[in-house]
Amino acid sequence: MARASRNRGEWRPAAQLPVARVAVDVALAHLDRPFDYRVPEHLDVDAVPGVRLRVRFAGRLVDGFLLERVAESAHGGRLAWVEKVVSAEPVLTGEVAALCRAVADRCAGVLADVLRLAVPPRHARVEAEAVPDADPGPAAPAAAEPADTGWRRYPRGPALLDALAGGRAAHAVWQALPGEDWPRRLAEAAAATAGAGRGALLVVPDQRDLDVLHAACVDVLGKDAVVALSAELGPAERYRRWLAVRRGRVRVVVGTRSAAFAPVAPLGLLVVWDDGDDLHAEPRAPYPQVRDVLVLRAHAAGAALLVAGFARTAEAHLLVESGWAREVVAERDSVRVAMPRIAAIGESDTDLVRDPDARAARLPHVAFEAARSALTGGRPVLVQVPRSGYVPYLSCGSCREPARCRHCAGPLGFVGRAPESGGAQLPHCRWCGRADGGFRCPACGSRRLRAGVVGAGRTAEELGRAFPGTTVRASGGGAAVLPTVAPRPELVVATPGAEPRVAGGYGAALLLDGWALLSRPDLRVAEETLRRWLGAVALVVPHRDGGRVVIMADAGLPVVQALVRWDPAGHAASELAGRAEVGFPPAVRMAAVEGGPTAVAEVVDAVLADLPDVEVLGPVEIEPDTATGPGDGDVRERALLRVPRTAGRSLAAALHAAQAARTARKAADPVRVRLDPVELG
DNA sequence: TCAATCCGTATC
DNA sequence: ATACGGATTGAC
Repeated sequence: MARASRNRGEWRPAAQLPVARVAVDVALAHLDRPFDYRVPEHLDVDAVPGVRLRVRFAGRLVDGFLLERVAESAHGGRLAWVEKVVSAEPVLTGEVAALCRAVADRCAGVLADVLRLAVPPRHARVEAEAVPDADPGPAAPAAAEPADTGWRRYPRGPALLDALAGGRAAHAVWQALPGEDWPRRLAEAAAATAGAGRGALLVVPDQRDLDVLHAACVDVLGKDAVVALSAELGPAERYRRWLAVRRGRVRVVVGTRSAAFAPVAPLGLLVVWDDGDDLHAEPRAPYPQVRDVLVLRAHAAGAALLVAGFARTAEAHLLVESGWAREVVAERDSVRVAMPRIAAIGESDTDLVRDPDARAARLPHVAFEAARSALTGGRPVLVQVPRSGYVPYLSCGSCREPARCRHCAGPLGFVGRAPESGGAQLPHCRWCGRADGGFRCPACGSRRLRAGVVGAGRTAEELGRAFPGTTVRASGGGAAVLPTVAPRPELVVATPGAEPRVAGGYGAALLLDGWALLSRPDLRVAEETLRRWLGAVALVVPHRDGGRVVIMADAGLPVVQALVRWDPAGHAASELAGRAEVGFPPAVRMAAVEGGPTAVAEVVDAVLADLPDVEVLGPVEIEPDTATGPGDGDVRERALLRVPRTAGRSLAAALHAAQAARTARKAADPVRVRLDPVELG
């Protein structure tokens, strides 16, 4: 390599492909495109696609990634020099660069933001480390013979594994049976992929799931064939493992959210487990969701995709309904055999006659019985309670159906202060902002409203009194999350998502306060509640082994029916139909535009000028953004923009253009744009 | 008529 | 941030 001249005036351009196309690390919409720089001779060798570099941009030195080397630039003006190649490690592969661009386009965001999510910060010492030559071996340890695996319990399971073993890009939506050893199944799928000489990338919501999945993969594939990526690692270890993937030393990657961008190559299989979990939604701009990222990635890279879980989201169901993915589900008979017995107890049930011993614990007799018999049988009992601290909500004062706006089906609430002073305030829709004084429950016709709060704090204490002499453990909801508990006759009180695993399974589960879960002001409540219930029920032993579940919710509710019949697919179908009816994602494409009133109006107007057919809901006042600093009592608003799914790309493009117009003239107050937002407060 | 200065805009 | 181009101003 030529030496750098001390004198920049003597720098000469590289002989071959002297122009570098660079993605600069500047998160402004109007600068969201590559910029061309001249590669000096002395950087010719290191300046390969994917390396980090430093360039002068608008007078400042900024970081960037080299996207490609080309012969000439279309830029009219003079090109500046590439100042420095930060390291010769090509960290941004072409496939990941294209993925990041696609994600930015889909989310109406900028490439620089997505690149920050995708490529971990450099750690120079780790990069320089000599790597112990742990050769990954020829292909994979020929582990799982597809026919021998638990995938046989699903009629299309073996075909799926065959496709993976044959290197074909199958797209599947899998609903695991109750009690399924899903980490093992996913490890088998990864092994089949590795056997075809391809890589697999499996993404789970949290560290607990990651630990069990990693263990299963190590068991099936061997310790050196799989690596776990998560935010919990320190920067050095995180970069070390990530580099091992980039350098092709490991081809099976398990990880949490940001691992969706891991540079696995050649890419054979992408998996997202429990895609309804909000942890799969990135909280940083441009707010991509793991499932969406993997769908884009599978599409572009020609990889297989598996969207998996006990539950099925409306989004996953849409993949099935549109014909893009095949469903992998068990026959009814297999489901029946695998399930515990489930009883639903509504508050109106006459069965609510409470056991004297259980009164303090809000336990109907049936629940008390189920728990006692499991304990007698020597197994632990899982008690699922809602997390505390849900936002106040309004529901029907008589049947407790969530109160919804008659215009857009958004949740009704009181704007600003709580209605402690009485009936002076009118409920308003929290999405479209319309006041609704004439509430009438569509389910039961009542005109009464009630405000609810969920409290779950004392449940463990109360249960202790109801079952004297029995140990009560708590997991989540203030207490530390327990990854596992011993298979002993104890009560385990857990919030959704914090249920400890137990060898052999729980003897019973009690799902408390179902009505409270179902009253949350969110269009996804039914789906989310079912997802939590299925997750708990899946941990209980089958009926034939005495497994029982008692759920405190009205058996007449469709979502309770879906649980009792273990029918996540059917529920997802009606969920999707319901979203089509009220016009919400994924049946339509929607964008939430949030910020100061004038800023929001500007963006909305710009989009409307571009796409006159966009439907606008609101704007409506929302809670001040806690992220942008405390104290400033600025008013924040949110407008929702809605288009048919086919217009999703144009909507995102119009939003990007509207943002570009604002950033170009340095508009002060930022506008937050989220596509198909999961949460609408 | 030309240079100094201001302002808006692009940023390679 | 800074650099540039075009418009504007003021002195000769």
